[in-house]
Amino acid sequence: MTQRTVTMKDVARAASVSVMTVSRAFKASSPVSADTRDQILKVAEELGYVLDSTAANLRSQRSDFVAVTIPSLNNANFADTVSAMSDALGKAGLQILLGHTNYDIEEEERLVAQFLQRKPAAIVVTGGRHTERTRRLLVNARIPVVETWDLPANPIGHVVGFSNADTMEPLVAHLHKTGRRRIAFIGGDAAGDTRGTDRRKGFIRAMQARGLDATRLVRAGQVPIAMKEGAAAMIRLLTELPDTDAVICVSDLSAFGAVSECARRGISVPDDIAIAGFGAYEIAGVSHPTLTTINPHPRQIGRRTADLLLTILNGQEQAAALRFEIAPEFVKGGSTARGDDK
Amino acid sequence: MTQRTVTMKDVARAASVSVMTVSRAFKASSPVSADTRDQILKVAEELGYVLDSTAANLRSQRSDFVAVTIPSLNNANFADTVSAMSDALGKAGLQILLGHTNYDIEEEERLVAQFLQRKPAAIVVTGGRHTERTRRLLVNARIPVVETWDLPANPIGHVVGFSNADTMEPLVAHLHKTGRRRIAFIGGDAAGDTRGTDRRKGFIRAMQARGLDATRLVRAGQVPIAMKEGAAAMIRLLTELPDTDAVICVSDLSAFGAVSECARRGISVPDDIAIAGFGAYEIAGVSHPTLTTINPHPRQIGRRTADLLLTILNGQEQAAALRFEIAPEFVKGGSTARGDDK
DNA sequence: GACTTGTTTGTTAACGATAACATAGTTAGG
DNA sequence: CCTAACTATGTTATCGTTAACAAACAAGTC
Repeated sequence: MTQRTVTMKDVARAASVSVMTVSRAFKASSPVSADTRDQILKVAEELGYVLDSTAANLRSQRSDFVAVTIPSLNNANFADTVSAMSDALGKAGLQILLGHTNYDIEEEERLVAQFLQRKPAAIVVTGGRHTERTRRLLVNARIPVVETWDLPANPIGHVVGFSNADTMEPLVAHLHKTGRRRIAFIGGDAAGDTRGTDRRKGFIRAMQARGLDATRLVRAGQVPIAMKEGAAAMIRLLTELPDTDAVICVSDLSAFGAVSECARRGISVPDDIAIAGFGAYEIAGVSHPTLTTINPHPRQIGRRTADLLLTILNGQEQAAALRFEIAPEFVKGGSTARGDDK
Repeated sequence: MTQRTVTMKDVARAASVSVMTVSRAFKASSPVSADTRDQILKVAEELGYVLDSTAANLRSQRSDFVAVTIPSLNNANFADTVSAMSDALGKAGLQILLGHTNYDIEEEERLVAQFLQRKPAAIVVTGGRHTERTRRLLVNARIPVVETWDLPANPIGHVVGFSNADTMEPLVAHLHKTGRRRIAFIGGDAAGDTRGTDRRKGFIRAMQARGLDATRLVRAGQVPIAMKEGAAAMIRLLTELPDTDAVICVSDLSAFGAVSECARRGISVPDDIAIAGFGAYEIAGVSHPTLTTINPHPRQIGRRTADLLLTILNGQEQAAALRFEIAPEFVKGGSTARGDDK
């Protein structure tokens, strides 16, 4: 028994047609008579034939995948974006080539370089900060490029995102309106996490705009800042700045860690201290109290990106760079409530 | 300005060498003089040349990616497995082609069929339940196949996993030893979640082995069973079987939902009721109380799978089907503590 | 110096599919 | 009935790279 792979040639011979007819039989829109097609597909199935898309892509000079890089696989928000993108692109027969950068733009560069060798139909990256070489590679590739989860000042191509800094405004406004004045921020200092850093900047801006002290900034360590880091940061905050009456955390995960720590110490949230997060993670709605947070609508980002790409890839002309702003949503939870508003 | 893509031919001409020499210059282990290689790489960089791995793969009849299917992207455990696998395979120059099945074996079949068209070097699937066609496709592909997160009775190829049913034994033993007798199980009824179903079966077995009533089974609805479903199931349990003194949940997420619900109702965990989960998710260590759970070591599964594949792919002969059992670890948390053991 | 061995480069063909063009047969219109 | 228009299939060339073989040259051995 030979191990040689079955090719179209084998199918063609077995079905007594030309290779080209076999090729057509596998492509839905091609002109082949129904009888011939049925016969070919039957023979192919019997022989265990599997189309080689490598060869198909090479010859047709087009590929059916879209490269996507995200900072981390282990983040429900990015996973949601990819998942939504995958669902929409999958329906159009496109496959996602996914890679994670660990929040490292050097790693991103390596990934992008590797992905471009596959000649993807388009490429989607997270954020607007990249190495010079990454930018050059992306521009030279002459394929649609989308930056997501951010609104870069100097975009490479298309953009589907939101301003991370601006999302802090409604949070600070809400806390201010409910009488909080000594508001701290946890996180946003991790190397590589530009979106977290942007949120911290947005916090400072929103505080200063109200004449409030914006120096209660607590470091939360290395990315990814998770629940435990939030708890640890909360301990430091309670020790160093015990009169703090509200905290905004860089994400719901650290916010939940902070809430847990308070529970452990008998500090009441929100009576003694208000805590808000970011991301509208699952935990935000189940935590006790529920978390005040911002929902950046990750699935919508993925969906919009996919739609954008499908439009461009199906269209003839290379459209001008498009920019879609996704509106993040303020979500009021119990963790910042006041009085009978709880 | 022409849009034509730059090929090796262009680089060869510009560097005054043959195409083959350019090809060699890009492959680290090939015999090219240092001078020539430097010159070629410099010219290539100037021209913005990007190697076309589609053509390379076609000609060399080998590819550098590994196809992987998981039930859901949005599950930290599977994400960990993929992440660990990706890290290990990436170092060897292999890329992961990732797809999610939404816990649907028909969807898995579609994905596998699509993936095989790319001629991956190997394929990794989650679990041991597949459609007949999926099995046939995988066998015919004549590439290494690994089933993970399970110990299938009738494996297709290699296996890196553990017995989901057996993980319930230490949990039940622990609860029994600490005096719990009326133990319930939440979840494990979702269509497609074979691992959850196996855990429920394991629970029943472990209960019956001790002569305990194994009929306190609470449905938790559709997959993925998340925190909210756990809370909802807990409400039903407290209503229908109020004398229950312990609950094992199909995962930590539902367990946390159950714990939250108890907190909301002023029911003390673990004093009034003990709650255990599965998965050693991040929440298990931060929840208050911390959750008693089982750590299936997802990263280890990924790591072991990657090592296995690298050994096989580098080795000459097609090794016999290998089977690696990963030992899940019992993790004692506060949610099942008794007395001063807390 | 002839011979072996190793290093570096080149030539040719092929991987498996599809684009582009060509051709036989079929239907429709006047 | 003849031509135009369409349908179904075939032929040829090619996508960009690397395997396999070949050859030129340098270095070491006796």
